[in-house]
Amino acid sequence: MSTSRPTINDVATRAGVSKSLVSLALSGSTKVSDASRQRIVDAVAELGYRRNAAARSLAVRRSHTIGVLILDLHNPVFAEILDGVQIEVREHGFSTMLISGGADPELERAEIETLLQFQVEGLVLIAHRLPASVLRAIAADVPTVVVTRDDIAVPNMDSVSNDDVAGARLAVNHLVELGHSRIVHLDGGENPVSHARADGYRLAMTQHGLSEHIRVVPGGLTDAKGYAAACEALSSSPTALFVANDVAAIGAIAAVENSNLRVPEDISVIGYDGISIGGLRRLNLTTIAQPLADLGRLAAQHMLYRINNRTAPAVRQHVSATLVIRGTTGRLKTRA
Amino acid sequence: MSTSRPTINDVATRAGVSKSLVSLALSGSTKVSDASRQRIVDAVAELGYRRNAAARSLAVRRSHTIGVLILDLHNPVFAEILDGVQIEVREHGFSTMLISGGADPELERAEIETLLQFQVEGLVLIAHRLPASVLRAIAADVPTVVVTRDDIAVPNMDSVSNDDVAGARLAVNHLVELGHSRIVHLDGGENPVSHARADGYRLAMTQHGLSEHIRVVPGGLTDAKGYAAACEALSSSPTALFVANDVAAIGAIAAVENSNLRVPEDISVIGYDGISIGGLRRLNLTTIAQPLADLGRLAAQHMLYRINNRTAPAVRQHVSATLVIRGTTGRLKTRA
DNA sequence: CATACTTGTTGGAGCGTTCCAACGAAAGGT
DNA sequence: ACCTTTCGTTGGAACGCTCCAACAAGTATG
Repeated sequence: MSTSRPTINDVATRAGVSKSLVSLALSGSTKVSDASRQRIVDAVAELGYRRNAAARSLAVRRSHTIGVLILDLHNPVFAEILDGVQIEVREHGFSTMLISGGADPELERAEIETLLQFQVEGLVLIAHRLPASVLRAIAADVPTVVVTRDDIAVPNMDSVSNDDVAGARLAVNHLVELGHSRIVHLDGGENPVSHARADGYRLAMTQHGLSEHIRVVPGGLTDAKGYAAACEALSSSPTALFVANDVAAIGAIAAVENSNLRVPEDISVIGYDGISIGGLRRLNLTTIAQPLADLGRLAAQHMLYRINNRTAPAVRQHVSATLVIRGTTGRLKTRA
Repeated sequence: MSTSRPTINDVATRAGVSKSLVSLALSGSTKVSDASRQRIVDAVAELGYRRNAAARSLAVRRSHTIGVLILDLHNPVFAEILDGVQIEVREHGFSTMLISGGADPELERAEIETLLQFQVEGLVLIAHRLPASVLRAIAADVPTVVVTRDDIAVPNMDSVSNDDVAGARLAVNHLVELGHSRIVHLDGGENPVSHARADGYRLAMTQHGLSEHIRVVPGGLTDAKGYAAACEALSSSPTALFVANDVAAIGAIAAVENSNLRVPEDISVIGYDGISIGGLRRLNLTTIAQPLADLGRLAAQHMLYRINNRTAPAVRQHVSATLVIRGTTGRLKTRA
């Protein structure tokens, strides 16, 4: 008794009532007399009693917890999405259990398994690298929603993402309006999101009658890859670069400046994502901003809805990204 | 049966053994015959059985989960510390339950309460804003370790932090070696960490015989505050700025450049923390880097040790930060 | 050949909750 | 006076698991 935690029984004896009444009082039932309630509250305080969530979840067969898998905590994009998720689920009385994928996709699966053992009532996957088969199995088990990807259609699984094709077109439109036509795209490598952005670029270029200027340089989603891709792109003397994401765009700017060209005077650069550091004065990056927190909030909403409607048809929601004009794009100067 | 999850009993009947044997097999006991084990493994697969962590934790009275409170997920410093924590605890078979503080310190407390209800076996507080009294109560209840702060001494509570005074001296030493003497410190506002860094600055300046050049400009830990503080600092035409953290340093650089001065040619700037974005080529920030992942790993180690040694004396560990020289500091040029 | 130990297995108790059926007491209706 | 409600309260079963004592059946020991 002295060493281990007090239980509901200890509270009951101390308050001179039954454990059932304590349980009732704890869950805020109205059918408890004021006198009893007061005695219970006192006993709780005196003993430092705390409900055991494991026992509770066993008894009610609900964990009031949702699991969140986040691909990479370092990527500020994901942190901001997570924010939205947390706010939304908290409002509905849920806790979150968070795991971050790390390098190994196989580990990602194991971690999800842990989450499921904890009987999470829903799963939010903020990006992921799971094959369709695994996704299908998971979604069949527990309400699941995927954020930032919508390439794998699974019954009973919702997705929330921005429309990357439309976003890319926004970027190209902006550059065209500034007078650019030699617009090169530094792509983000082999992943569905990057493919969609590249497609949007090609589409927009074609629509503006610039199809002969279409040039996609293979890149990646990191600073270093953006730098390398930009170095290569410069060979065809573009006047503007549309880069697959913000981090790579920052790398690209460094490459441009290293070649003694100025941004945006000589070359305009626009990124994609809208990560908060893009707003740092030193970077001041023009970008296509995803409404990150909204993405998270919406995802959580879908999941919460699905908890009560397990068989609801799959929702694939797209939210639109917006152009954020900062300092790295400018009007084309006719080179003398 | 059809709708709800299979239990250990379902597996037992299916495999034609007792639930006890299933339990044994699941926990990898050697006292299970190969024949039985195989049947159990098959039954598990066929039924899609998954251990119920809540029931398990209730029975063994251990949750194998540790709670992590992270002040602010957006701050890359904390994300990197978290990484270290995760790696370490995972190796020891623990899961983590993560909560992020958000704006309201009161909410922080409530979230910790949730964590405790889940019977977490330990708590890692990655920065926090809790008063000593609360800290004391928590640490008395559950093994707790604080990262990046060591200003509040509580029995049975460990802390791991970098020595901010020493780190600040490293920064000043570096600048002095480059020939600077008009070194201004942009501080980080009213918090223990920033105070320590300012103290270190003053100490080092004095030791170099530069006490008459000591100047501390009130700032903060954000881009905007760094910018503002730098603007003010420029009035005394310094040759170098030592800024309280990296994010503010990036803001300071923007301010310097806006005044048509170049970094590092006209003014050197050094930050503190070693966040990964400081390494972006476009920023290329010289800084005092805390070994962030190590901080997390060590914290987890102390906590894991304390789980088995509840009354171990409090450890207050300091790890040393290191100077990372990049492109924002340079040798003083004697202005012509 | 009895005794002891080993190996594989089992039922039951217990972990801390919630929830249900059931209760006595007080109150209301006729 | 009786029956019916309502109110506050209660014990016990259940949730899914682990662990302990116990037990057959086989193996080794003296």
